[in-house]
Amino acid sequence: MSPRARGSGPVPTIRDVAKAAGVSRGTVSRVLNGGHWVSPAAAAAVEAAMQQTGYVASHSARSLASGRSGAVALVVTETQERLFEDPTFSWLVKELGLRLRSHGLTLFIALADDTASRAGLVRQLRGGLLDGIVLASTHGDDPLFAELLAIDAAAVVFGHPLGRGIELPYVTTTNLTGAAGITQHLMEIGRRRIAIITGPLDTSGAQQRLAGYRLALGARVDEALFCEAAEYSRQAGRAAMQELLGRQPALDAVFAASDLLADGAMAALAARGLRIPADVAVAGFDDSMLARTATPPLSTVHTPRSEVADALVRVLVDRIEGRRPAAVELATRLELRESTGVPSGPGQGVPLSE
Amino acid sequence: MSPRARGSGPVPTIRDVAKAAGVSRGTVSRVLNGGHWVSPAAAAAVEAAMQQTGYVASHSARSLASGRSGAVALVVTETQERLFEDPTFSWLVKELGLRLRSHGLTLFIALADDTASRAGLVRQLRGGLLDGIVLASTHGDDPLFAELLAIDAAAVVFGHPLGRGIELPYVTTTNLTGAAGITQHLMEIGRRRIAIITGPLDTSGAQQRLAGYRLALGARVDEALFCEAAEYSRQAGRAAMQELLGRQPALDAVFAASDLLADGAMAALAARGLRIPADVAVAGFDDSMLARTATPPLSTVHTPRSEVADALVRVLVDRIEGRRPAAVELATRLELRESTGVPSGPGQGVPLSE
DNA sequence: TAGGGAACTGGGACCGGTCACAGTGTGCAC
DNA sequence: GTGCACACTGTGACCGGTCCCAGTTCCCTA
Repeated sequence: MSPRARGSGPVPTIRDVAKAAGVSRGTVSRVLNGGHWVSPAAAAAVEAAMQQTGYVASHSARSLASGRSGAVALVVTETQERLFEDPTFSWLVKELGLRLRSHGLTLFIALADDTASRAGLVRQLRGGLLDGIVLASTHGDDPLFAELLAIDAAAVVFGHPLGRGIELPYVTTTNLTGAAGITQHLMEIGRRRIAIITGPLDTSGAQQRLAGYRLALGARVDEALFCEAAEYSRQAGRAAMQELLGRQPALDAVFAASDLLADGAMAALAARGLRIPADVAVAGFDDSMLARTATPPLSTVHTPRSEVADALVRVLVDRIEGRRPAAVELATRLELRESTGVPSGPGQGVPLSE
Repeated sequence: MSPRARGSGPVPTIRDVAKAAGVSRGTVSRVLNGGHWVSPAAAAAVEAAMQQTGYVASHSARSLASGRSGAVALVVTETQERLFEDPTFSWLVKELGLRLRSHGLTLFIALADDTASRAGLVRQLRGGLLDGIVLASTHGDDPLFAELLAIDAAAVVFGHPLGRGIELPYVTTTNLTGAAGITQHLMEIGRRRIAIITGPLDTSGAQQRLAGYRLALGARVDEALFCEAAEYSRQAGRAAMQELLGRQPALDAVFAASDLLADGAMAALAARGLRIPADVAVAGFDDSMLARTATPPLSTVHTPRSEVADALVRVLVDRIEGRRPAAVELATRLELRESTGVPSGPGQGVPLSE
């Protein structure tokens, strides 16, 4: 039995609406798709008939005829644990969902953390269940990249992809500049032993943030002050901070490659009885909600969320409609707060240009 | 241009495969759907032809003809912040995804935190984009319940629904018994001033856990030891604990209605310099990952995740196939750890029956 | 050897839309 | 008064599958 056929009798089709309105299927279809070249009288009759019959267009029929499904997925190529801890996904889902809806697209979230689900994703793209996908949090040269390229799928990558992924359009932020800027800031407030907690170095975001840190420090880089977190999680940040404190108890600042890592680091510092920022200044990256609610509020690199979402949607829609948009890089800026000794205010932050 | 038509030329259809294999469309369709009543020779020819042409069935065509889409959504009727902090969703996504795939169903996650997205959901169900939905974290008498009932949608609720939702099939756990059990345990280890941090009381889970606590304490309930958290979040747990400590500094135990709330409560206790469990014993609910990694490990009420996922999928599939399954209630059990003074071990916990 | 059922195959109808095209009617310019 | 552009409408083909039914083959049994 068809799910559509359950419940209150047979489901009305476009023919029923046409009959009730006294027009043809074509006219109903035109009303459905914007109402161009339809007389006001006919449009009104159709609207009334749709109301009266409780008509809802069949998704599959429309999709079959038009070649569009109207559904896109935010694909997380990562275990669900990561998904559910990282605040990045939180705003991404919200902002993308909102914008896509205004394009008549529905956003779903799909996990692709194993081979079976990746294969399923490719099948859904090829089979037309999904019109396109946004890839978030890719690692290294993900084999999914090659598959997506092979079928010329409408895909956009959030963040600078590595390996073959670079051939897909992507939207990223000035990670290197931002990291250099905040490291510079730590130097300017007089810190001398500035440690770094990087994200997993098989992501280009983590690589670039590390490069920015190195760039700012120049010859003053000390390998004892470097620690790679296993993943972007609070837990990993705490562990990394403990590791760093064990190696160099006299460090006076730490730059964590994400606010979540910084939050974990702050927990480790607090557990040792170290004061922030008096003993150790802490800086993060992303300017997520977390940075504002942390105690003390976290100095961080602001990423332009709204612009990122705009760009992702624009690029994705371009791809779905057959165009070939270029990759986008958006500027970050410093957002200084109390964790580096700057009193929190409603300030606009310091813009960073390339 | 159809998304399916982009890239490597025209997309092969079932007719192309049939021609290449030298059989009819019907035979190819039969192979596609399990291969019953197909000769081994024909099946092999079709398989080869599919391989050779790179055939992938059109989702919409199949869906239109069969009346099934093969897609279901986990619907979160809540803001995305909640989704991304609560570990409950984490395992739910994982376990449901796995089980649904073996039924040939794809799981997506959909947020329904505003009117527009709820309306969209109903349209997707009626339009056949989705075959069914799992509702998680519903509050009060959600208006979505009535809409789903009106269209007789294949929906299953995770947790005991309130209001009209009760007419939908649901899968829940013995919240009341579990809460009573863990409160009883706190009494048995000699605690006299046992506080509670409840979840938002417009959810039946929170109501039942509070009722269990009241049941166990009987006449000894002290309203000064009661505090409702605004939401199931670490932050809210911390705030509630601070509130409780302000009202009754001499409290010697706290039962939080979820592990996440308990985690926040532990942070607040630690910030006050109170020892766990020496000064204050802490108990949670859910037995999420968090309970194991907390310091100290958290005594909690174990919910049978695997059985819950099994039941949700069974009920949902029943509904999709037109049956009318009954609601399910699964038993919880105590999982005692160091936060109530019990040394952590690999023990099986204490089963709780109704 | 005829009859009958099981295993397998092909083809037409159908799912419910969209789209291109062929009208129809009206008003305005020449 | 004819021509023509413009606004609108109806119709049939088509999207790519599934499903049902009729037909064929083959084997087994009476």
